[in-house]
Amino acid sequence: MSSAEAISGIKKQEDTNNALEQVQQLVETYPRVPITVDCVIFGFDNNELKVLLIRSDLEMFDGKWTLLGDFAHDDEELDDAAYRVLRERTGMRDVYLEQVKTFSKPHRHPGGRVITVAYCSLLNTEHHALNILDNELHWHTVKTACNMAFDHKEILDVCYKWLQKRMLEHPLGLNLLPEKFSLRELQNLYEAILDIKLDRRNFRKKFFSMDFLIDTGEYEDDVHHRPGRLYRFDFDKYSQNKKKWTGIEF
Amino acid sequence: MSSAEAISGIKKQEDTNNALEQVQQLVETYPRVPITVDCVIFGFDNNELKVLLIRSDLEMFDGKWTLLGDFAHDDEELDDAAYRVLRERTGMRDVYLEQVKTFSKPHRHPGGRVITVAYCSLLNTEHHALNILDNELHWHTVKTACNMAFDHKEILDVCYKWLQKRMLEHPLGLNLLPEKFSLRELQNLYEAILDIKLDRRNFRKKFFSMDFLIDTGEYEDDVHHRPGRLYRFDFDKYSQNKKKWTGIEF
DNA sequence: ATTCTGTTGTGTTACTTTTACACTTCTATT
DNA sequence: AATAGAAGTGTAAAAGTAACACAACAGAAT
Repeated sequence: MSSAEAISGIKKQEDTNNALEQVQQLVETYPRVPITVDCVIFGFDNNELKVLLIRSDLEMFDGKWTLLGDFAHDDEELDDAAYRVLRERTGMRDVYLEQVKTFSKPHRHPGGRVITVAYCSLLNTEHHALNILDNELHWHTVKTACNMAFDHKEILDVCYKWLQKRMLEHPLGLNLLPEKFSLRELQNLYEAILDIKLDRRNFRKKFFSMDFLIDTGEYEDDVHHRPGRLYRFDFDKYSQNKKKWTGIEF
Repeated sequence: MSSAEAISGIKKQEDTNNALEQVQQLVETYPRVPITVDCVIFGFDNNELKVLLIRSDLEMFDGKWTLLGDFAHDDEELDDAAYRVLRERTGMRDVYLEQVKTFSKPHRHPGGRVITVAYCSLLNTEHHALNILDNELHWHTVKTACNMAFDHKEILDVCYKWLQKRMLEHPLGLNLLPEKFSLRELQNLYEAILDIKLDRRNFRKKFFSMDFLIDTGEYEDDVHHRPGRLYRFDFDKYSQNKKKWTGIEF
């Protein structure tokens, strides 16, 4: 390396350092806000859609219910924070989790400005025993959820609508059922979440024609009538063949 | 009021104050993060989808393009911040604006941790002259957008996908056209944004059957061939009759 | 074992929606 | 007057959706 090149190298390094300092100083001037994540964890049990709630810790919200939330740690991506909350509260990993919306009304938190990012998760209540029952953690029927702290009712409503819509486009609901399920269970799930009645034959036809159900050859055995066949969902086949959206309809 | 009631009232007030202090102290302990909004402002011109970009101010991103962004003010709801950015940059109010997604990778901003919330806006390039041309504000073709600062390319990509999907469910695209438009312009818009070819007859049939187009009786006059009829979109009728989603398809 | 009850499992028809496709009308240009 | 280029229109085949009834089966009660 020539000395001219070396000098030029040093110059460049200095420029980079200066540029970095400039950006860092700029960011210093930004107002800072506490960020939390709130997890709306849906489950399905007894033919009803449920959501995990706990009692608020805060005196101010005495007796009210809240979603599972926590502030985001330094240098923690919000997706990771949501997974962490889920893990800390339910002991579960590898469940479906998706960012839904950010809520930022200036006075949504009485303790000062706090912005929260809502995440949705869906899990099978049977497979996910609630190990940590602090704060009366429990599955609450979504339809009757009320008396909630902060703007958590609004967040729940938005997430519920989100779920209803996504259910029609993606087989999210299957995360709410056991690995093996009967078509009746599947239909109950759709009827409960979408809050509509569906024709049984057309429902079956629809799902069979999509060709993502694998017949396990097994039958229900915990039921007091003719047992239905049990199916698994073929997630691999689904991810290869999922429908591309082309039609304009509004 | 009895003195017992008065005392009880004072007691309650004290409790409330204590409770409030408790919450405020709690929020004090949360880590704080700078929040910005970034606006992805789409326009349509010359049969191409465009997006508003400016040159980065930062030495570090010399020559790179960025979305229109700004940090959120204290006690400013993020929706309002996005509208403010839009107003400050384009002088426009009353345009469509929607929150899309929050981006929070810890090192997405070189100056330290910054979380950003992306908003999408669609506007008609003809009706929205760019008054403020600082930082080389200009309409950039979406397809060729690259060399962007921060994670703005990723944000743009996410918003573009979001737009493509929403276009099929809601008449968002009409915010990109003049108030009166021909069916050819409308089809060009859909073809450009969705990046597909559509059958002209079926496209017309589809839109006429939806019955949201109002025939103005006028014709194009800036065109070197047989002029097409001009239509307006009936937003009122649309908002009353918009399709409810029921079918399961994935 | 017989009967009763409730659920599973299946097929057809009418209707609606989507797709594919070609020719005439109209305006501006030459 | 001829030409070029886009507007405007209809139909038939195919696919998908919606409505609807009855036999097979398992468990429970008798």
